[in-house]
Amino acid sequence: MIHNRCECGIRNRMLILSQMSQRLVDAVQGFSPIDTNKEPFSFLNSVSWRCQMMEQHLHHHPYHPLFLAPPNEQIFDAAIGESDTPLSTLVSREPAIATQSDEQQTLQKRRITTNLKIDSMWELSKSATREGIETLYFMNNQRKAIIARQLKAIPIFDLSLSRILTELNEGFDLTKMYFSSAVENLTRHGIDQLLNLEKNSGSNRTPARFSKEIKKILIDSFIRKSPYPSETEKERLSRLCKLDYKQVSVWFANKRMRTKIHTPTNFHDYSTGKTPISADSPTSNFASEFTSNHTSAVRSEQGSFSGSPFTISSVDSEREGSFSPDNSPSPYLMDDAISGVPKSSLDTSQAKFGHSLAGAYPSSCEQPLNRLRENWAVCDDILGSQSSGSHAIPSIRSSTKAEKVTRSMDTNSRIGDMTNTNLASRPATDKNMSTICPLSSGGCGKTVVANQHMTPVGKTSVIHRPGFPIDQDAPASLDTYSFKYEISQDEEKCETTRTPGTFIYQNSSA
DNA sequence: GTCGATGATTGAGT
DNA sequence: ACTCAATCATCGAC
Repeated sequence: MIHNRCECGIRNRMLILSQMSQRLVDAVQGFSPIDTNKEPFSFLNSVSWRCQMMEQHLHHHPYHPLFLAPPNEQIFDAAIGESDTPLSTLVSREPAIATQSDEQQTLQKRRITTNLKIDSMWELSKSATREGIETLYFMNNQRKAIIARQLKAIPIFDLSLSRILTELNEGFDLTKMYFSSAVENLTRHGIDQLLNLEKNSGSNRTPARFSKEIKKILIDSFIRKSPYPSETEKERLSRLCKLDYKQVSVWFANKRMRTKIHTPTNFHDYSTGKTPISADSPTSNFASEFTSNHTSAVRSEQGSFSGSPFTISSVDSEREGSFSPDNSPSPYLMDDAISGVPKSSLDTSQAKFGHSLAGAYPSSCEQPLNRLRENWAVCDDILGSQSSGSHAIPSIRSSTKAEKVTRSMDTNSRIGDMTNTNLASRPATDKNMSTICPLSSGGCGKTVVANQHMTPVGKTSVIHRPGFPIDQDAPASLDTYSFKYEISQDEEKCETTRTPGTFIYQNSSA
């Protein structure tokens, strides 16, 4: 059943990460005591010290689960009755206890205790989910932020992921993993590393071709936003397409290579602030990725607005006010990938997640995650932090429409500070000019700016899709301007749905 | 079997 | 950590 020690270690660690995340989130948001009768804390029953310390910290520091550091080896030994020194004595000295135990003895003890526990963990390990890991990833980032800002504390254990992987081959300490390096240093890369090992273990790693829907999403981002997506964008895409972060990175790298685009030109890199050298000079030919049968689509794409392409349907006939923006050819040829993405693309059956992770996105993860995020504001208040905008909360999975509007406006405001030159140079003196349109959320896209002659009216719903045009050249002669859209992409939920509707702009001077 | 497309890997450079 | 460039490995069409 157990193929190898490393595999078990990874599975167990994943389980722990996913399960503890919920329990810790519950403890954090509700200040509830940790139930030592439930997993994963029941594993610590034999190590009573840790449980006592947890509850003690919990009492004095409501947010303590985010602060806890692990005990050292000596305390662990005492807790399981393998030390001559009374546990109480050691605890009273904590954390200023020097590790005295012999390294080899410690390792051996660790192996023994680990082996005893691995078998019982095996079945449970199947419930490990990416969601759980990422929840913890989020939490850990917040914890680090608090520590850095408020406590200026240094984690007792600060092992690297490579060290952990080494430990996995030698047997690892289940009781230490809670707050050890896998937690301390859990990174996006680390998550994928663990998951990749999980996915690749015991099966062929035949690279599956991505589905058409996934390719559409990726190409859409590639063309509409940037061939050099930011980390945020890659994470969004990885969630949306249910691919690994690395797979998204590889895809973009391959895409750049195979389209012979070696120099960013007609896009703005929001992650780095780098601005393209030229707005309309494709650097090179477009090779095999895009062939002649895509020409019509290219033409259609060129019909969109300069510098801020639509992300709605690419079918021209579906647009009502036929704006014919000028020139600025996109350097990125494209196929029909920008058309609507059916919701079926999000079916787990289409996803590349196989093995035990297939379809493992329990809704139970969402609620504690939301609670944590909501609670985070409270934490900030209590801790006196005013830098809530810098927390980079990855997503809010269930928010009201009003909240989304507020959030999207806030997003736009922030993006507006770092947007491209079109926006930077746009005057904002006139009320009817440079209106930040509340109808769209930004994501990594461009700020939505109403035409200087147009004021958005009508629909007040949120289109979670960037790309509403910065129609600098919109003719003032038009009384109204409208266009249809048919895609609503909710970045919060990483869902894309078809929501037919029409935007109507009315000439405010008419 | 050939060949193109494409996901993934590797190594060097930054 | 990210990118490029080369390359490998696999799949599917023919």
